[in-house]
Amino acid sequence: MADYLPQQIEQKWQQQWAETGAFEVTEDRSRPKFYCLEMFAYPSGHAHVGHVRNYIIGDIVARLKRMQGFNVLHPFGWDAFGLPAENAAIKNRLHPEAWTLENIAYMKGQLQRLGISYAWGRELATCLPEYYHWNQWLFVRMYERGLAYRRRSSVNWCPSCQTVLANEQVVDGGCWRCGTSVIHRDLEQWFFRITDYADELLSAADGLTDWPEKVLTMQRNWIGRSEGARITFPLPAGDRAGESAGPAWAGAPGGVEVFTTRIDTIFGATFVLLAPEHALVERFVAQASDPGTLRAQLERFRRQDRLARLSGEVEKEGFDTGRTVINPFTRQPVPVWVANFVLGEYGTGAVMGVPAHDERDFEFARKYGLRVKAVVQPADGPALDGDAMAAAFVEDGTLADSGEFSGLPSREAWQRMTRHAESQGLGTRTVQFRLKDWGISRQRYWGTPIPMIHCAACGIVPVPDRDLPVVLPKVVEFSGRGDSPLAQIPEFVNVTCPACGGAARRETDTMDTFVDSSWYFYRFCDAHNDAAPFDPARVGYWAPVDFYSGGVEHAILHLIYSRFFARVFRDLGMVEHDEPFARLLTQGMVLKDGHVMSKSKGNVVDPDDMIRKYGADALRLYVMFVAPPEKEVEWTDAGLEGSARFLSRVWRFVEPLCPTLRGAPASAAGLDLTTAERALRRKTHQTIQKVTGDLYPRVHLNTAISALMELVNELYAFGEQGGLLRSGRRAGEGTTGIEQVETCAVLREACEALVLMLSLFCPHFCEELWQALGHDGGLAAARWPVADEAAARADEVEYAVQVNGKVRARLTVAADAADQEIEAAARTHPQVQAHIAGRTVRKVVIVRGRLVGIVAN
RNA sequence: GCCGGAGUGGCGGAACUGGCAGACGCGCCGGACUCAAAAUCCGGUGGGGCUUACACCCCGUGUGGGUUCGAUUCCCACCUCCGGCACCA
Repeated sequence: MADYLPQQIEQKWQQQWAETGAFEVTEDRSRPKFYCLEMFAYPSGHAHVGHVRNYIIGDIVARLKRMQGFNVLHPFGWDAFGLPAENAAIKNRLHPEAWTLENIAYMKGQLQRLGISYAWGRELATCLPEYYHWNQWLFVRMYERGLAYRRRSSVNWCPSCQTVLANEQVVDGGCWRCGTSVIHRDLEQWFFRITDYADELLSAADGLTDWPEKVLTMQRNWIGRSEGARITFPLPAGDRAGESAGPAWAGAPGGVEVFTTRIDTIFGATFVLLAPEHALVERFVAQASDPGTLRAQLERFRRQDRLARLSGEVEKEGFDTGRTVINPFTRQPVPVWVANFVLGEYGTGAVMGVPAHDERDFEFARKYGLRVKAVVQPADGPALDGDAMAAAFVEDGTLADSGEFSGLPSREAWQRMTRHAESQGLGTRTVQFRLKDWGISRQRYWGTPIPMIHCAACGIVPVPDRDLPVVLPKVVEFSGRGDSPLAQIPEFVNVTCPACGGAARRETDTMDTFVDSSWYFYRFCDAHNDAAPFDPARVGYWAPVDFYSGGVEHAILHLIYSRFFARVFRDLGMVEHDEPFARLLTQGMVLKDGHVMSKSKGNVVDPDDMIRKYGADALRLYVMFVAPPEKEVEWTDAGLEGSARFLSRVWRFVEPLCPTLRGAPASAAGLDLTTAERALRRKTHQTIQKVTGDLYPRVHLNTAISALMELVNELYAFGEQGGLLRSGRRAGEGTTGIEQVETCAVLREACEALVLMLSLFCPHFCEELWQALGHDGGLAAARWPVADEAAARADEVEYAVQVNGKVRARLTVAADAADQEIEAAARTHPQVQAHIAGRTVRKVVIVRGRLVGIVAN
């Protein structure tokens, strides 16, 4: 018997797969397609077992579908732009590209050593011009359609380093490098108009039936749809301050426009609150009787806002602008305050204060002694009196003190008052989203250059398609200073305007890396196209992705942006579907000592160490066996040893038998079998049924493995009984001591089914055994085993007999026994007799193949 | 606070549509093989009671109720943990 030497076997087969291009695919329309994808990787250095778990999950599905006759696209690539490369460059004086490409090379080796069946011919890296060319192309298309636009927006700025900081570089409100307090600066930046698709992204989420509920919920919350109305509170006659207040979004001239979802409470609106960023605030403060004090407060709020997010709750504070506006329903003047808790970027940046029916407004009113007026009365209990209330009443009720609407239930009042506002020109019904447009400008080097040119004469001009890609210059100084590294390269910045030919400046910001990852799954369908992002026909063949797996940390951004891009491509006429990912699986993390693996914690398990010690097959098997894919798992070396032990156990049984089994009939169907042989054959076919059912679409990989373990246990029991093992253990001579052709046939069926099914998890190990079993074409040519229904059917079945819900006996009857026979057998069983003696049997329930329930009293 | 998910042996987990709770593995205990150890193979392993024994009985899936012949599974209330969002008007 040959020893099981994983390292040799694995290297041999990996080499063979690479040489034959075993997992490359074409758009073969004669077969059904299956697109299996794992989220591509950020090339950060080395992958740990937590990362590779995801690739193994995908690999199991890809290998299964291949064996089931699907044409499977299973590609891999690199999300290669991003900040860490730049940080590493600053630290190590190594160019981001060199750092990135080195990491890619290493991690690709890791994946190959794990035997993941990727179509490497379609590999892509987003940092290469062949890829980001099409980011730029798409950006221009979006600009043409008004889906990309420019506006002022604030960025984090470190005054000491003189540089823009990404959100993740801001630690506790300070710069990650020097700790200096971060301030905010307004810059002109590019945005994608994802809000145009907010409604569709939300409603289509209902159709994503094969996505985890958790992810859908997170997306729904993120989009955050609220129905309400925008209502204008006009300035009193004679107060002209608002008229010159600027942007249209601030509302009709001469008023403050608020957004509310509770128009039914508007008679209780006793003040109006403006966000510190609101356009009217500057004007009101400037015109105040005491502008100095107010300005000081305002500045404090604006600074506070930054830190508020990090340091939790900030006390509600505000100040009176001294101005009033008119409540359009009561026609009474109400004071206008500035409040630190009102968000400038949501709604209109202004809200009506209804202290009696909103907790925040209540707290604010009590603090500053503002009037509390109850206008919704609860269905039961004493009537509310604004002055006496101890807390806001936020539920629905009946309107009171609300003019013609008094007496109406909240819901109805809401409808009537909204209609009233519209017909009287007081405001409009609106749907408000929490989702904001996607700001994609980054003042960074290592990203896709935004293909725009600023011309003094023509304004903003896109780079013409023929001049794309705008290549990222290689030479750049990494001082970590300045607002945008590309701005420091004159050869890059200074261009001629494509429209007028005059001198112009190139845009020096780069794109958010989430742009790269929002469409890479289409590029895999046509990875080397140099005339277009992809050929719609090819994407039409492969897309949508049938099975997509990755970390739940991408539940929101990546997975919403991708859904958005799918719709952009759809509206460009390039794809035909709405949703890019039909099925999503979010894999759980691998913990070590109760923590997420990280270099800084020093608890990283390196897959290469495990491969050296136990082999990639044992590692793959263990990681899939330890828990269902969605669950978090705790890494244990002992568990991995158990998997390695199982493989040895399989090897010791199957390998010595191979020479004998090669000559046996491929199927035992129709042969005259002993009881033991029939039992083994039954187990074989039951296992095929069980494993096939567990694998897809359920993806219960751990239970599929346990079924295979059961089959192996059964094989050992069979071998023990037939004296097979004793001779098998001495099988160096090549004989196994079995002559019966029936025995050989049954064993061959069992071993082959086992090897085929196990090959998803342990491909190298199984290739070796498959070859030893006499198959030349490799597993690539093998088909997934099909269960023989008749062979899997038991001829005897054990029934549990319950009397009044408690199991009192077990009985074995022929599988085809009639209900009456089973009932009779159950009733006459001595144990059952003992429990029904002296009672009357009221009812007998028979669950075929499982149980007899007797009700007696 | 809101939303989502989950609570099952010493541990990871299984039980698919309401039908024998604890499959499979880890760990532990015992046996075989061995001079011995490792490896391997076989057996045992939720708690309690009772018995010479075969057996049998009771309890048991976070807690308390409910529906049902029968509940880990469905319903109501609650507790705990994990994850997400968090002044979104």
